[in-house]
Amino acid sequence: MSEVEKRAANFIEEFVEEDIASGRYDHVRTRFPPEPNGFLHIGHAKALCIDFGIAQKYGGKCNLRFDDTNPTKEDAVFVDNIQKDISWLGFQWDELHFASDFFDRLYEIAQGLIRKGVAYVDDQSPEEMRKNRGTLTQPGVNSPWRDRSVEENLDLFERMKNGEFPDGSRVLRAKIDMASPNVLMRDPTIYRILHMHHHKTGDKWCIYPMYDFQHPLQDAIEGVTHSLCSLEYEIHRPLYNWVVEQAGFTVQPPRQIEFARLNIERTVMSKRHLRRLVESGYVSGWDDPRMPTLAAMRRRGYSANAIKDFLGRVGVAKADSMVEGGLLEACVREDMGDRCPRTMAVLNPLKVTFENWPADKVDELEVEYHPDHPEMGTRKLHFTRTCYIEREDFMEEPVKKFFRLAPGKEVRLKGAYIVKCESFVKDEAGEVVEVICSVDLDSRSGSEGANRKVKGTLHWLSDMDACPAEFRLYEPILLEEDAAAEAETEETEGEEAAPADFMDRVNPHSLTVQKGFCEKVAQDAQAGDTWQFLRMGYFCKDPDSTQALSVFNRTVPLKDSWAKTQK
RNA sequence: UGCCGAAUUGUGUAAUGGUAGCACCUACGACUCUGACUCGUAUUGUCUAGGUUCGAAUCCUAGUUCGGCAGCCA
Repeated sequence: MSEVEKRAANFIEEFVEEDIASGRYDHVRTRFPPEPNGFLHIGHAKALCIDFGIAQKYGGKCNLRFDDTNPTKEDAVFVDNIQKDISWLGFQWDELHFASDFFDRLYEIAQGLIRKGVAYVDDQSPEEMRKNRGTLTQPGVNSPWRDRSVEENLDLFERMKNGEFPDGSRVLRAKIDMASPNVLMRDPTIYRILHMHHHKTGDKWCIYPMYDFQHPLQDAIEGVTHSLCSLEYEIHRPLYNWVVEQAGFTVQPPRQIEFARLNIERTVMSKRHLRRLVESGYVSGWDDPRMPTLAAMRRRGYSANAIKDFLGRVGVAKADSMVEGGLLEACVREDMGDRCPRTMAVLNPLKVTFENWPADKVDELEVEYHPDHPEMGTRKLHFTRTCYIEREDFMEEPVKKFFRLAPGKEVRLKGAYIVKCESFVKDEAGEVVEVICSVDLDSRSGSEGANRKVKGTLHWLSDMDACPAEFRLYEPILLEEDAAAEAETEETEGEEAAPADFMDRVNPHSLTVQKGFCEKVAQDAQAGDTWQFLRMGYFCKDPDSTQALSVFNRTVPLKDSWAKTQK
């Protein structure tokens, strides 16, 4: 490892290096602790990169642990999908754990806390507990059940476990300080009653530990040295440390370090909201290519490398941030540009007829797959009297600097001939339905006469090579903030701004479907295969494809400096 | 009104008392059988006000702004 690579790349690595240098730990172990209640998204991928990255950089281990302590929201299908997504990203966990495998141990630790006099069973209703917790500025008051005897607490806790009490009737609480300025320390609940089937433990348990109790203990049990999590857990750290200390572990306790979670412009990143998009039918599922889930990005054509590259460029810090969507696109383009073969597809076809080309004449052309990678080879395309070009590549009255097809203007058809627009045909509605061109027969690509330059080169597909295809083009799920705010201001003005519903910001045009043509080679390809469709962007074949109709997701468009000047 | 955090070009992130750098974005130019790629050039930044110092993004003081916290969710 070079000096540069060895240097701490962010504040977490600095902490880890300090901890090793000071002798606090002689090894590194991290963990990735998802709750199996949804699909992993790119925000999780950031955590994954950090957790696994730290372990790898410092020669440590990283565990995968499912924090499955709330059976009301969890399901085994998520367990499987999460493992699949982590593997797809290229990470291999050291140990696999489920919090639920340690329920017995946690129960014993809870009993130990009761014996120490630092936990008690509270009979208050949820409403009473909330009332007595105080507010952010006022201290809470002690529960009337706070000073029960150890024996009574032990007995009640056991009876909670045995199912003698209904949901919500009692909880086990840590006895800390109801006047603490940190409300999380005001006797937090550590066990609640939940008569509910669990995806792993079945009906064995009807009490389940809370995150603040389970998580630190599980970290300690696994021998985690650095418990890395997002910023919202910062305020939990005193409680985290309290729990580990009270449990009396003899090993060096884990150290929790918090970092800012990932935010991307115009992207929904909370599991709750993603779930709503799925359930409302706005998207077709968790893997709808518009979603920021790893399953969706994979389907859309993003590679694991592109995602990891993006996350590396975003970096790790403690400041809240909002990353531009353009950075992700740039990473995806860079990744696909080198690796994806070029073929042609016409998304919005306009018919072209070559007036000086006989109807029965076919010219077989050999066209490269990648201008920078001749080793990718070539394929055969056919030039015939009729072909299709992109509708937007023709203008009846061309604007300035329009280097494409217009009456009297010439363009090269990629890998074929230079053609000149002689005339065009309109239908009754006044729409151009056909362009008539002449072919410069001396300009065949690769021939001696092909040296003549024209300003524009277009992609095209002859009627002989055109296979029917559907193209799905995507935009961000959310509207730009300004556009959404405009609609909102009138109602909320002067009043306490009601919490804006993100559904008011969803983009009604996040999906555009176009019917056009692709090459045979794309039609014959497998779902998941990727190309650049020349000048139109990078695409990935979708599993919705059938024999009759190929379906392609546009992974990302090409940069388009021409379109930019036209705005 | 309490507590815990955070502020560096448009965005993200470096610089650990000593030349404010990198990437994306943007603009312009070169090249081009992809208006892509590639290459070149350029603009823009240390939240504010004081202080310490030969020297401050960095240390100190006081502010400002933003984020998080009152689940029997994680």
